[in-house]
Formats: sequence, structure tokens, C-alpha cells
Amino acid sequence: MLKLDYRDGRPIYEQVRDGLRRLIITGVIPAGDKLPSVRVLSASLAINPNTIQRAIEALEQEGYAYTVPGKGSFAALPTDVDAGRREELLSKFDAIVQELLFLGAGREELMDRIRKEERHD
Amino acid sequence: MLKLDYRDGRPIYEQVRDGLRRLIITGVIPAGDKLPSVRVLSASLAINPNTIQRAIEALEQEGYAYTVPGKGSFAALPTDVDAGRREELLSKFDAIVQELLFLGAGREELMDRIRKEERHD
Amino acid sequence: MLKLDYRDGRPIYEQVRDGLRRLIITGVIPAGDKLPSVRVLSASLAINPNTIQRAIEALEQEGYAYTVPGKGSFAALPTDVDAGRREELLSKFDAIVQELLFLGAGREELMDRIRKEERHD
Amino acid sequence: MLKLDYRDGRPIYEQVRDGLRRLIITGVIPAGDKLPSVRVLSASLAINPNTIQRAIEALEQEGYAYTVPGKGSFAALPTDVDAGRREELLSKFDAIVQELLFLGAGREELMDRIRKEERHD
DNA sequence: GTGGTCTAGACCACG
DNA sequence: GTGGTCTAGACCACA
Repeated sequence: MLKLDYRDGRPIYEQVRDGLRRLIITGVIPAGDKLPSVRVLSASLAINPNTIQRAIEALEQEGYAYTVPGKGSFAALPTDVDAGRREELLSKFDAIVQELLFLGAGREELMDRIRKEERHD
Repeated sequence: MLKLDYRDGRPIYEQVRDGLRRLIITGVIPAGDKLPSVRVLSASLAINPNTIQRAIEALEQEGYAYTVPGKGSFAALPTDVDAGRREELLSKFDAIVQELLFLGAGREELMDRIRKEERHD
Repeated sequence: MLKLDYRDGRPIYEQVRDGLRRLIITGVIPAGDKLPSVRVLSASLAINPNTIQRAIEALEQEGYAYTVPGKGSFAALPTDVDAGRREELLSKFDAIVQELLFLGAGREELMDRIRKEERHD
Repeated sequence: MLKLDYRDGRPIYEQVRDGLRRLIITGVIPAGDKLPSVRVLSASLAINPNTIQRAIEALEQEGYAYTVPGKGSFAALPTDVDAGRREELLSKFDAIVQELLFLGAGREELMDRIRKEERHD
């Protein structure tokens, strides 16, 4: 379900967090559904439970998940996601577009990529 | 010329690297022109020369700059930039677009942002 | 009557306890009146009776309720409430006031909020 | 400098967080000044460095502190504190006032406590 | 069974 | 010397 890359310099907990976020964004884990438990994830990924927990805490901070003590963590609604996160993403979006254009990418090429993103209706 | 924000958790050398890269991308420092020297930067930003050095080395690795021993570092041509960087940016681009769409952003809204990016021809 | 928010990290039993306490404080359940039964609450909130039981026990410890075996739990008089609770609240009150003042709130603003609290005479 | 109470059910990291926040609010650590380092605190309080770090991370989240990697953590300005925190405090303030009034406290008594809070000019 | 907290101790990145 | 990350393993609170 999730892939880790130990060569990648990024912290494991960030990779787990991003992987889980991706599962939510792509609809693999629909809003309200339970995320895999800390214990299950730590066993299947062969990493320490503390590291998983940290990833889930980070996801909670962003608003992508919420935790019910004793029951587990669950995927939140898109509307629950921290407003600042969207601002942050738009800012990164602009920076990346600018750099890609500098490197010779065409505007149409980028817009095509946007059109081809799967819809999540 | 460059701004540092000690409050954002990112390492200083990354902030310097990103700042210099941005100066190149936006054309403030055209291809072939000299980057500000380590000494000047370390003085104006009030940080350790080692930190500046590291930022410039990172920029070299990406292909955004090259160093001529004894003369200084210079902005490279877009075509000299590491090919992997473009792949990496496109991959990040897709991920960000997907997340923004999930959060309710419209495709047209994003394409408009692309159209409005200043051209650097 | 009571609202649970599974998304706020607090334990369910605390939310139930606070909700019941609030009903007593605001006079919705006057002193001497019967609290909703464990069975009714567990059914209407769709949670485990043990969890309700625990909430009511906590309320008893504070002095906000007392239980008559075989008859149910009842709202107590304000004078029955544990004296330590008032000390605790005053201490929290001071800490919150201090922090609000630090954050720029005005003394008059806070005093106005006190004046506007509904009376329960 | 900080006091811990192991009998108190609250997690140690919350006690440390609250203690540090208090030092900032009361002006013992003025804005911009360095907080005691993780190692120093963990030694003087005889608790694990991880626990201290967690407290400081929580403080960062609230906006009361920021961290410069390799240099330390520093007290932030009141204006940097998360806006939601003030809302949260006002909401708690109202609830506490309401309960104190229910328990027989006088409005004037509470307002006097506000007047007597030390000023931090 | 679930997450929450804490300890002990290690290694790395940063400046 | 500073914080950042991770592991191993323990104990507790919650539902």
C-alpha cells in the first residue's frame, strides 16, 4: 500500500505522512473511513510505531485526518483541511510552474497535465 | 537581494540556495553572469561563509551554476540544468495539482495561474 | 441534548461529562432533577453504556451529581460541589486572563464578557 | 525554573509546554530570546530529551516559539501566536466564568482578579 | 485492540 | 553544541 525509500533523504515519517495523504486524496481511503492502525502499519512497513504515530499526528495537524482515542484514525473531509495548506500549495504551484517554464516547458504542456489529472467525483 | 526567514524551520543553506536559484530563474541574474561572491553574501546576510558555500555547491549540483576557480560562480544556461530536476519538478507538479483539485480548486483557476506567469524570453 | 464531536481528540467520556455539567450549570437540569439515564444516553448518543457510566461517576466526584441506587442520578446543589473545584477554576481563570492580556485583549473587553454572561438566579 | 508534578495526570510534555509558555507570557523570556536548550532542560528536569522536544514542538505549533535548526528555539512575538488560540481561550474563559458564577462567585470578584493581573508593559 | 505517553540511547544535519 | 530523526520496548487510558 505504501512505499518507503530509505535512500531518499526525507524522513521516514514524512514519507509515511505523504503516502497516507495520497491515499486520502486519491480516494483510496474515502472521507470517514479508518486509516490502517499504527500497529498494522508499523508491522507491514517494518518501522517503529512511534514513527508511524508521528506521521499520523502530522496528518491531523494538516486536517487530513482526525483521531478518536481507542478507536483509531479516520480520513477527514476536504473541507476540514487547514485553509493555510491551500495557500501553501498554490504558492508552491507558482514556484514550480515558473521554474518549469524557465527550463523550457511549454504552457500547453503543463495545462495538458492538469486536464489529464483524474477526476474524483 | 536575498531574504532569510529564521522562523521557518528550513535550514539556512536551503533558503540561500533557493533564493539564488530564484534570482537565476527570474532573470535577475542572466545566464553567464556572476553570482554574488561568498564573501559579499556572508557579510550582507550575516551568516557563516561555510553556509553560503554549501548553498552554491548545491546549486552547482543541480546545474544552475558553475564555478571557475579563482574567478567565482556563474549562472548556467537552462539547458545545463540537470535533466533529473525537470522530471522531479513535473512529478511534484502533478502531486500538487492533484491535491489542489481535491481541495476544491478549479482546473481553470490553475490554468489561469499558468497563463499569468511572467514570461522570461 | 448532548453533542459529541469525534474529531476533537478528547475522550468521549469527558465530552459527555462536560456536556452534562453544562446542562446543570445552565439550569437546563435544575438541582434535584433527574439526569437522563445511562440507557437513554447510551442509546441516543450511540455509545457504550460503560462510557456514559464513567462520565456520570466523574460528575459525582466533582459533586455536580449524586446517585440513588435503583432510582438514577440527580443534579446536586451548587453548594454540594467540591470546594477544590472552585479553587481549580479560579486558578485556570487567572492563567487564561493573563494569557489573553499578553495576546492583546483588553481588560474592559474581558470584563464586558463577564457582565454579559446570563444570570442563573 | 519549571515545576513538574508527577501525581498530576497530565502528560509531562504538556506540563513542560505550559511552563515554558508561562515563562514567555510573563516576560521572563522576552520575545526573541532563546529558550533553554533541549539538553539543558532534560538534564535539569531529569526527563527524556524526546519529551522536552515534544513540548517545544507543541509550543511552536501554537506560535509561541520558533526553532532555528542548529541554533536553538526562541520566544516569538505575541502577534505570531496562532489566531485560533485566542478564540479558544475566549471560549474557555466564557465557560469558566459561567461555571464560577453558578458556584456562587460574584461578578465583581472576578473583575477584580482581572484588574489585579500584572501588566506587561 | 486502539492510540497516547515516556524512557534510553543512538546517529545525523546544521551552523 | 544544537535540534531532528529513529529504534526498541514499556506502560497506561480509552472504547
